[in-house]
Parts: sequence; C-alpha cells; structure tokens
Amino acid sequence: MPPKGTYINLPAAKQARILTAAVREFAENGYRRASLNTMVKELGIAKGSLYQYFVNKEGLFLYVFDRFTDLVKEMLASQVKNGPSANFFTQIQEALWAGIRFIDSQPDFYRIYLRVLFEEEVPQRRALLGKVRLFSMEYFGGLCAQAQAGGIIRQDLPCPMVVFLVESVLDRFLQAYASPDHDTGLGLATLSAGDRELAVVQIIDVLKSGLSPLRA
Amino acid sequence: MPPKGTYINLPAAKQARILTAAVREFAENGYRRASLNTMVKELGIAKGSLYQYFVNKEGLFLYVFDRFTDLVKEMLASQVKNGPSANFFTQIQEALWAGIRFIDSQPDFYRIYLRVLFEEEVPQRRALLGKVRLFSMEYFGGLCAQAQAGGIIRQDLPCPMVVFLVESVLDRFLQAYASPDHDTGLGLATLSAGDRELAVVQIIDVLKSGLSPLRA
DNA sequence: TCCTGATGTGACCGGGTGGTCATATTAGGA
DNA sequence: TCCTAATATGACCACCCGGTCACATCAGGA
Repeated sequence: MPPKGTYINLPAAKQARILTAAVREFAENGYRRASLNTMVKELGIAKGSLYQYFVNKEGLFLYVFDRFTDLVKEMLASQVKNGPSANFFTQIQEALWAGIRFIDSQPDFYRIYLRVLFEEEVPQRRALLGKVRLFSMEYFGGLCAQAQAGGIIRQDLPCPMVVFLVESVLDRFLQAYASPDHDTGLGLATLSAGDRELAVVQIIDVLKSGLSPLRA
Repeated sequence: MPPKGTYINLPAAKQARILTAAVREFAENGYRRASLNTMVKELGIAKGSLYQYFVNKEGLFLYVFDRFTDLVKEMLASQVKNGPSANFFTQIQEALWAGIRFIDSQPDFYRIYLRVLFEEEVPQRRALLGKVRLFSMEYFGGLCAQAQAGGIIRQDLPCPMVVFLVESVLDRFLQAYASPDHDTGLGLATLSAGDRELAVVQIIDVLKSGLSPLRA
C-alpha cells in the first residue's frame, strides 16, 4: 500500500509537510489513537485530499514507517563505513552514540518505533519489527562473530546471547534517554554532556568486562 | 477511586469472575482500546451493573492494577524472606526466576504491566509506574549497596547505574519470555527447561564478570 | 403479605472515528 | 477562450465508545 501517484506528484515541500504532520501525530498517539481528523485540521487540507494521497490510514502509516527504516539504513551505512575493522567494544560504543544522535535529530521517528515495539494493535507489526531487527541482527551478529573469531569476546556464549545482552543494555539506555518515563534512576535527560559521556563509557566498560574471555 | 461498596458486597466468586474478565480485556487491548461493552457481554451482566461496582473505566482499571501490585508485593516479600543474606548474584538470579514464575502464573497481569510501561494514554501512568519502580529500586538498590560494602561488586559504579544494568538485562529477558514478539533471537518460548536454565546462568555469569571488582 | 431500599438492566446519548462521494475548483493543451 | 481530466473539498455515513438514568426486580424486615 504505497502512497498514490497523487502524493508523489505533490511539490516536495507539501509532501514534507504532510509527512511531518503524520509523524508527529503517530508519535504522540500511536497508531490506533492517531486521528486523521486532527492531522488534516493541522495541515489545513480536506480529509478527502488525504485519501487522494494514501489508500487509508494503514497506507499512510506504512509510508511513515518506511521513511523510518530509510533513516535507520542510512545511519547504519555511515556507521559501517566509518569503522569497519575497529574493536568490538568501540564499535558498540559508536553504535550507542549513533542512537543518541538519531534520537536527537529524529525524536518523533524514534517514538514511533517504540510505539510499534510495544503496541500490539499496529498493522503488520510483525513485518515492520522484522525489518528493523534484521538490520540490528546482521550488524551486531556480524560484529559478534568477528569478535569471537578474533578472541575479543568469550567464545562459550552463542552470538544470539551476546546480541541479546548488548541490545538489552543499549536499547534500554536509549529508551531512557528518549523518554524520562523510562528512566529508572540515571536521570539521563538532565545529565550534563560530560556525565552522559561518563555513563556511556561505564556501560561499555561493564559490557567489556562481562563479555571478554575469562582470565585463567 | 476504589471499587464501590456494591462490588465489595458481591459474593467472592462473582468478584473474581469480574476481575478475571477485566484483567483479560485490559491485557489484550490495553487501557484505551479495552471495551466495557465487550466485558459485560462476556460476563453476561448489564453495563449499568458495572457502573454500580466501579465509578468508571478508570476506577476499574486502577482496581485491576492494585491487584497487580499486591501480587508483586507478595512475591518480593517471599523473595526477601527466602534469602536475605545470600550473594548478590545468586539474589538477582533468584529474582529472575521469580519473574519467570510470575509470568507463568499471571501472564495477563504481566501483560498489563507492560502496557502501562509502554502506552502513554494510561490514566495515572506515572503514579502507577512509580509504585512498581519503588519496589524494584528499593530491592535492587539495597542489594547493590550491600554488595558494594561487601566488596562483591565494583565500587566505582554508582548504584543507580548498577541497578540500570541489572534491570535492563532482567527486564528484557522477561519481556522476551512473556511475548515472542520481543524475543530477538534467544527463542525463549521454545527453549527446553534445560536450555532456559543455561540461558539464565549465562546471563547472570556475564553480569557477574561485568560487575565484579576489576582484577589488578 | 406488603413495603421499601438496594441492586440489576439496557435503551439511549453525545462524541469521535475511519472512510465515501457528489460536487467544486484548478490546470493546461487545443 | 473553452473544454476536459485531475485534484481538492467537507458534509455525510455507519460504527463504536464511555457513561446515564428511568425503570424492573429482588431481598428481607415489619
């Protein structure tokens, strides 16, 4: 259910306005509660027009999520380009910083991602999550295999377990950073840049100690 | 907004039936989308009756969540009783097992908790989460302070950071266990009891290596 | 038995939703 | 300039929601 030709033919500026309004509405309310009436009122266009651009609410949402995956793909690509052979732990530290930058630059897109992650009534939820997970499994899974081969991390842990542990901590950190509601005690939102950097370093350090090969 | 006297006067069996139906409806649909119409149809009572028992939808929901916190309190109490002075890492391992048992015995209550955690339109969300967080901060925070004093874990990490790391991993594990949608690769739902135990042990082991004092 | 207060009932209300469609407006080639 | 096809419009529809309330039913003391 891609956007209709009518939407594609729109001037880029108007496309962007519509996308932005949709992203905000979905970010603030989730899929179900997001209101097309509110969106068109805010945009100053008729509801019928929206249906000239997209087949229905679901089509609009899928378009929005597609733009999100595009952004993630971009981010990962530049990530891979920057440090393909760096140490495992500096790589995941960089991934964490990349996540922070993403949230800073696209907070509403990140909120939509969280909505999809935790609301069950999102259309095609499984497929959407699958797409994103594929990125992250490929990325972290690849790093893990490489690091185990190089003796950087313990070899007695299956890669899915390593990925699980790394993702747990990184995701949770980003969730706390993005929304204070999920911050259970770090107070990330009000931390100074220096203290935030310290927190990042500490987290990576603990993962390093935890995942490095056991000393004899 | 506690239940009205009318509800309290109901035979215990009928109270239980209503509670169970409400828990299921909220677990399956979250607060907003949960339908009182569906509930009363399933219960075979009139909608007006529901409003004799509870002031409104919010009152019913708060009652349900209160029962959840009761269950959690119970669980924590028996946890503290069983092993007050055991090693930090065996304590958090036990906490993880307790979480697994809770999900096994009360899956719908756990789903409601996740809903509250990740849906923003839940009434009094902050207060509800605060209650639960208090339990966990007190429990894990206390364990951390004790463990740092005893030299069991690194003393250069602030306790909130330790709690954050432990909770990240434990919570994520339980989420994956409770709903395969959140399982990114461990396949917890289909693991044999033995493999699941192995996973638990590995996770605690990594946390142990990560949080133990650094060797000189 | 009858009366009264508590409890049970479901038709109904206002409001919001996603989606439709007959009609008005516009753009641009003939 | 005029005609036509593409686009814009918003009143309208059916549906579902939480919540209300006038009324039916019931329980049990007088």
